[in-house]
Amino acid sequence: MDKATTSSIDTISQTCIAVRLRLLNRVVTNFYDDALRPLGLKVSQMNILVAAAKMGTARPAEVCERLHLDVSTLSRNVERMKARGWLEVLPDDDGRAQPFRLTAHGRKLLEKAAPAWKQAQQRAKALLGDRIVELLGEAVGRLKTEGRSP
Amino acid sequence: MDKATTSSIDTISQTCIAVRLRLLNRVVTNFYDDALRPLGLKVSQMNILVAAAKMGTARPAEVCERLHLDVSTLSRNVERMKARGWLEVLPDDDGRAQPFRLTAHGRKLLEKAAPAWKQAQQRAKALLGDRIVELLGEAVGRLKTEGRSP
DNA sequence: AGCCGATACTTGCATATACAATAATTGTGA
DNA sequence: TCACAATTATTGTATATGCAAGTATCGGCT
Repeated sequence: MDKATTSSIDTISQTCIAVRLRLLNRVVTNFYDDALRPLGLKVSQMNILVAAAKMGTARPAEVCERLHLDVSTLSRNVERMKARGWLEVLPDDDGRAQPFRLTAHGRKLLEKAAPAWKQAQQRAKALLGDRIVELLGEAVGRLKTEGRSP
Repeated sequence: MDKATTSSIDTISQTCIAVRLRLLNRVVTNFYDDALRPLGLKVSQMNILVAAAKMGTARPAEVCERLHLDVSTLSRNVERMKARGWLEVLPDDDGRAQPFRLTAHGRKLLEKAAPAWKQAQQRAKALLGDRIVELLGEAVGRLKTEGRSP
């Protein structure tokens, strides 16, 4: 048997960060989606609603920078949530811009979602542990100023 | 202003594990996908190829249990990779089963992918830090025996 | 004014992902 | 053996996600 070849696959299998992170992402995303399902809300959408709530007037490019989301991804997410009446587009002097904000309906939804969120958050914390949550926060913080030098 | 309402949104915004985990998952997935792009391979696919390589004969349900993937997701991923000649389905006595394995072509691809993987892995490690990678591994380990008590 | 590069989104396309429903097969108990 | 539950995978539908290409607008420069 080819020892070198086998070991490169073994190495990936045993140490790949993407495998671990993506696996846990699937599991944890399901925690939140399960909890939020009765509200007709997905965690991906809740994330955007929360960002909009915090920003007041949200500009797509700015939201994407915060969440490290592709603008095209956000564009379609916003589209769906506009259709549901959770977000509304605001007028703007700049004809290119499509700033949006949470509607009253959207805010109500977020408030109603808080208990479900809490439940999922507890499950996630129990699985991951407090320390890892802290460290994830630090990594996100590290990201904010990275790769934006040109 | 309604203090209690605002603070529930603030709490989510500042502490939500899903936000952090999903954000980092997007960023890290892009590290790997960028590195693997010249090979026409995505990290999601590489994960499955590696699992298949390790298992020899891979049964879909078993792969899904390992990776915490929905069977329908795997089904279509395998379909694409069969079409590319990276995987092949094996005959089986049980008419329901569709066990598959890596083809020689698939194995070659994995070997060629190793340097790209290593590069992405280093970027990921630099962003996340060694400790977090360890802890992610522990969380995955914890998962294996969880939530399977019928 | 008029051209042109930069900016801000949107659209086309492919893949990833999951839930619900379906299909095919197996095993089991009467 | 036959009916029925259980197992294993696929198909229908919806959302998420990103890259490339397209559209519209803005701002400067001549």
